[in-house]
Amino acid sequence: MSNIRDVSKVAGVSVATVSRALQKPELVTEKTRAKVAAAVRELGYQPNMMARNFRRKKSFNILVLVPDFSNPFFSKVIRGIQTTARSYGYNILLGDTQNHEDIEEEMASLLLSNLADGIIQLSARFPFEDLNASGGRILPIVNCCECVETDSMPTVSLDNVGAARAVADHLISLDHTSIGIISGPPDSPLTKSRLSGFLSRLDESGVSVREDCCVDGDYSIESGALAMKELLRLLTRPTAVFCFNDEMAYGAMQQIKAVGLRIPDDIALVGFDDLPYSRIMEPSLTTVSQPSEGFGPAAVEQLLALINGYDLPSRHIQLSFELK
Amino acid sequence: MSNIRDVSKVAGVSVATVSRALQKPELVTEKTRAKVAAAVRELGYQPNMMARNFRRKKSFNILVLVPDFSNPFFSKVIRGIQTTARSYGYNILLGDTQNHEDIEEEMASLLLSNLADGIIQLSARFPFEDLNASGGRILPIVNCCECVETDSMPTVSLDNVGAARAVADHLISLDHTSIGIISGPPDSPLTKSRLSGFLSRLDESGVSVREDCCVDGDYSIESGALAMKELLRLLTRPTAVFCFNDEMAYGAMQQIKAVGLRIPDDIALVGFDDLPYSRIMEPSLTTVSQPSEGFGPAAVEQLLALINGYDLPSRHIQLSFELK
DNA sequence: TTGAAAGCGCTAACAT
DNA sequence: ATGTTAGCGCTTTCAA
Repeated sequence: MSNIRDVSKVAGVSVATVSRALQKPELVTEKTRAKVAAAVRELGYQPNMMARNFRRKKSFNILVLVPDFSNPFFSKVIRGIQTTARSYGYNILLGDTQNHEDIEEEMASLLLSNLADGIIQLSARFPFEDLNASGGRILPIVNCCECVETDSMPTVSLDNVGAARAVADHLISLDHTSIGIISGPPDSPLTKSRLSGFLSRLDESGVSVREDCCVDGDYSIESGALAMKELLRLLTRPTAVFCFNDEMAYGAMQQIKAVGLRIPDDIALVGFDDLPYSRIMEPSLTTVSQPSEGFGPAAVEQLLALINGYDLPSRHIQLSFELK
Repeated sequence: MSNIRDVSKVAGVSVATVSRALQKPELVTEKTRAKVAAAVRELGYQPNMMARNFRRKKSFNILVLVPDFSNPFFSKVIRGIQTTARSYGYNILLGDTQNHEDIEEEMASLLLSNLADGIIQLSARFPFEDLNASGGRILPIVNCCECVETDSMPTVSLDNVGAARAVADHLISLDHTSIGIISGPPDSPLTKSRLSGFLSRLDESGVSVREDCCVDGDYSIESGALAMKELLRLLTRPTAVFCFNDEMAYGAMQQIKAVGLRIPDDIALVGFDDLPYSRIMEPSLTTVSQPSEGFGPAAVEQLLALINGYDLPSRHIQLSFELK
């Protein structure tokens, strides 16, 4: 591979001029620019980006930390991140943590070793619990799609409380009074938000949810099926179940059909995420649609502000939902 | 941020020793190693990987080119790639091309500008049509999941012909004689393989597929729906339809139900990929299961052999399928 | 407008 | 076993 020095020789100019002709053409005469361009073409020169980034002390990489990117919702979000990042000249380093804290921390350390300029975290954890305490400096990390209440990083999130309230509204309007919940891990902030929104709205209408009608899942299809099995064993079954995401609703659906009950006549089902598959399911699932294309761009803007040290109007962006 | 020079001063040794203590501890005394370790801890030193990679002339990045990574099959494959890559100390640069050739080429050029050491290409195109002709040197690119017949790069692929033959077998055993196909883009090698396998096996049993029963899709849900609409308009409808992937089968399923026909009684449906959603659909879809976890590791092994210049027993790995 | 030269942080000869 | 030193390819002062 040829380097900038080769080009400078062929073009008969200095390396500095080559660099300028390529980076800041306006600082170079038309004529020199042409000479450089010719040399570049002749040699098939490709600037060594590693050298450039090293010199500039920026990797132009953004690390995306995601618990499970085979979840279609996350992949949509990441696509938005990549598109926006690209438009700013950044590349995406993929960090599927498979929900393992140790993988997450190892990946996150790419930031500290200069391989990434910033992190977009799609799950709730702050990946430097201990480190930040000792480090002191503010790390360029943005939380996206979760509901962390901390002020240690900018966030882009859905109005989860509002969405859960809307689901409650919907079920109340259908006169359901015996309502079940298949929620997420109880310590997840996302789960908490949806739970509190849902319960508070029900409470306002004088509807309460029985303890045994509220089962935890982990947002996977399997956990949804398991949770529904439990609900189906109850003496008085709920007539409607709010699943905290579509995948768990799929699992639930499977179980309901397996025991010969009908949806929504015997049990109404509501999901969350509006995956493309939800419209195909029989019957099609009622679900909360998140603007999955909106998260990525907002998160990237926040992160770049943090990286480049400028201020944005708001550090906490809240997107709105739609009931389908 | 402290650098290696700071550490060397604090530890009272040379920078070379620090480097060695960190990279090749066996070349350094127990005692010096301890001094270095102490200095590292004291300063909170993190080696600058950009500098290291630059010096070593390796990015330790693998670029994954994927037409649409919100397809759950691809995400599974990519997860396998990432896991294996990580075990070799490589990171993954994400290249969702959204099926645009220009994006693909722009991303692929990361290889030429030294930001990636190699490419794993999940679609059929060779991303350097023109460049390689001029360049000459062998580029470290591996094709994964597709069916390119070229010898210009190693491949990891499914036995698509065999799988399609198995599907044909299955339909024949159910006595279907009027069979439809919802295939992929006709110029895609993958499509061609599945088509030829399927048709050849049918032919052997004296079953032929009418021209108008063979409709192209593009592997999306929507295109599956559209294609099925066409098939449903035919005077003599097929009694079984082979969809070249599950997502198109979902679209087809939707249309069949929409006109009040039953699956599989009126029309039997077979898919390809065995997405997790296929078991939940009503009725659950017959589908070809690909060993999605197998692709990634094999592709990474092939690529690293190419990057590091050693030979592997075979440049063309073929994985086998299972009918579900 | 252009060139000379320093230097980013690290690794790897080479010398000791 | 450790130190000295050159240099990876580029950008960016500074000077001309």
